[in-house]
Order: sequence, then structure tokens, then C-alpha cells
Amino acid sequence: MTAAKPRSRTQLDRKDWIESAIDVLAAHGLDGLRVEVLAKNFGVTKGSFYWHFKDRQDLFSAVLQTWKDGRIRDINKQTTGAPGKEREQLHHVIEVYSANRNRKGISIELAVRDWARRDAQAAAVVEEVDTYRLECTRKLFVTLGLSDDEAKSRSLLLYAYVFGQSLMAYDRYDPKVADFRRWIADRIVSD
Amino acid sequence: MTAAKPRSRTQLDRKDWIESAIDVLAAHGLDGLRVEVLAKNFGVTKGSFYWHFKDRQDLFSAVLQTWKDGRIRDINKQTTGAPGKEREQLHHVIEVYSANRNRKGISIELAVRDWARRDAQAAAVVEEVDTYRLECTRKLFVTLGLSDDEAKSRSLLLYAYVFGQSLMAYDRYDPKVADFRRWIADRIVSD
DNA sequence: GGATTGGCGTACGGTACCGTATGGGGCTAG
DNA sequence: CTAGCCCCATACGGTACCGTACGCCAATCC
Repeated sequence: MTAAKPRSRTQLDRKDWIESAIDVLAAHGLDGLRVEVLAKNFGVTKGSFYWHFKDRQDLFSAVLQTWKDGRIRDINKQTTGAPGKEREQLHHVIEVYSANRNRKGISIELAVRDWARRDAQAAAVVEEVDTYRLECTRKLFVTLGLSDDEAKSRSLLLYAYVFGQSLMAYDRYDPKVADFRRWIADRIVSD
Repeated sequence: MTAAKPRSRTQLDRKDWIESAIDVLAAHGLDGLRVEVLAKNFGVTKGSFYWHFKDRQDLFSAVLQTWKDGRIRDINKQTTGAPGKEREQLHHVIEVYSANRNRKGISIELAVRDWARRDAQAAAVVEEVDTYRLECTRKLFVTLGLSDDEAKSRSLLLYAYVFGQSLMAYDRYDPKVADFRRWIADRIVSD
């Protein structure tokens, strides 16, 4: 009888390490992602880590793969299967990255992109995700009646804006920042 | 007679260390900014570094201050003293951060902003620079006849876009990317 | 119930740093 | 000539890691 239960939860598997690694990556960046730190967080020694992973690079690759799969699943969920609601879906894509909400997701996103600046493997993953996301929003814009070129342009603007937004600290720029964001979202999606 | 010459250039001063530090910061991030690495680059030992700086944090503060002063000088140069050319100036602000050109400046910008995510001092500097830049472009938009709110909204959009752009890897998205960028710049500045 | 295997602990050598203490060489002033 | 100062080298102790070798125990299989 092969027990399909989650075992005893005192044992760690690859997924546990990867999830914890993504948290640490978001909080401390790639350089803060240390084997012995992860082990200490779990209350085990690195003997465990090196059982589940060949080395640190092995963990890195697994993190990138996990992140990529999650992002593609997410964008699919957000941009398909809702005919007639294309405009709402585009606004939702913008909102998801509008800080305050989804802080963790934004932190991961920025950490991975910083990683990609110095690592070819990470850069390739980011490029895949970007291409996929741009393609999804392009379709939405086309459904709304825009030309293919304008749909691509607006997709670029949309994603560059949301990522750039999370890089800036303008929450004290003006109390009406929320209004400005709505104006911007409208200018990207409609008009 | 106090010689105002650049001495013999075999001696290092604070400015030399700071400049080199900014280069390393851009290339390897804050965690790559190591005292002994900088010293090795200069062909000296860290004995020299600790003569000019109290500790590593002292260098960090100097780097932030130097970066802030440079950014404010730059944005002033780009957004003042050219009445009637406001639109051109806004387009120039966008162009400066359109990758390919100014790769080093973009790398520094991203490294500092990643730094600011985990360090309050860096975050304060980034906020100062952001506020100053937004205010400069706001004035340009107002001169072009826009309302104050719309000028602020467009300034936010402009900077979020240029920073977000440098985070993305979409150069292979479409051969017409250059055209898309022009379309986007027009949509931010004009219409 | 002895042997095997999965999961982890222990211990070790090695590297790359930080910061300090201290010494020394070269230049300048008196 | 010598005293002093600027600038750097040397040497040291300490920390935080990586990766490996190996030992231990509990669960499983025949």
C-alpha cells in the first residue's frame, strides 16, 4: 500500500526548500539566499539540503522554474475565459501590481529581475515570462478592436508601467496618487 | 604654496574610491560592493581604504550622496532653460533611459533602487530623487498647458515607464519595438 | 530479523570577507 | 638632518559561507 499522505511533516522535500527559498529571495535578494540560512530557518542542518539538492545552483534552477510556471499559470488565469470582460481583465492586471496589495509577489518579481541582470539563466526565464505576458495582453487589446501594432505598444507600456511603479517611492508625492493611478490605467487601457 | 595639481595619481582619494564603488555597484549590486574587491581593482590593499573611510557603511553613504547630487544636477540640466522646447525635453528624458544608450546609468539606477528596497537610507535618497524628478517634469507638462493633476499623472507614468522598461527583456518581442517605443513616448508626452 | 535505504547530523577543510593594530616608506617643513 | 604626517602594507582574529566525507537512526523489504 503506497501511502499518498503528506508523510509526517517532520520531513522536508524539495518543494519545501524551494518555497522557503522564494521567500528569502524576495526578502533578501539572491545574495541573501544561502544554504545554511535556509537550513537554520527550518531548524535542520545543511546535511538535509545537500540530500535534496546537488548544490546551490541546483536550488537556483528549481526556483526559477517554479517561478516561471507560476507566473504563466497566473497570467493565463487572468487573461482568458471571460469574453466581453477584456477591459476589466486589463485593469485587473494593472491592479495586481499596484503595490499595497500583493507586496510579496512584487518583491519576488523585482528580485528575479535583478537576478536576471547578472545571470543568463534567469534572464532567459524572465524573457519567457515577459513574452508570454505581452502576448496575453496583446490578444485582449486586439479583441477590443485595436490594431496589432497598437495592441503590442500598449502591452509594452502596461507592463513597463506596472514594474516601474513598483520601483518608485512616490507614495508621498501627492495625496491624490490613487487618482493619478486611475487616470494612468485608463490612459493605458482605454481612450 | 599649496599645489592645486592632481598630485601624482599614484595616490588615491575618497573620490576615486567612490567612483570605482559606483561602477562595481552597477555591475555586481550592493552585495558585490566589497572593500577588498575594490582594493584589488586598484592594486592596493584595504589598508588604503580604511585610511579614507571609517568603514564600509561610510562608503555606502558617500555613494548615495554622490549619486543623489549627480541625478539632481542631471535632471536640472535636462528640464530647465529651454523655453519653447518643453516637448523635446520630455522626449529626451525618456530617451536617456531607453536602453542601448546609457547602459551604465541604467545599471546604477536599478542597483540603487534594489538597494533601497532593503535599506532605509537608500530608500530616502531614492525618494528625494524621485520627488525632484517628478516635480521637474510636472512643470514642463504644466507649461505645455496641462492641468496640475494631469501633469502629475503624466510625470508618474513617464518615470514608471522608463524604469519599468529597463527591467524588461523584450528586445526580441518584435522587430518593430523601436516603433512601439515612439508610439508610447508620444502617448505619454502628447495627444 | 538482518540488510538496505532515506533523511539528516557532525565534522572538516577551504574561501572570502570585515575591521583593527601596527609598522614603514616617502615627502615636506624647519 | 630630522621630525612629522600622509598614505599604504602586513598581519591578525573573527565571521559566514560552500561543499564533502562520513556516521547514525528509523523505517522498510525480503
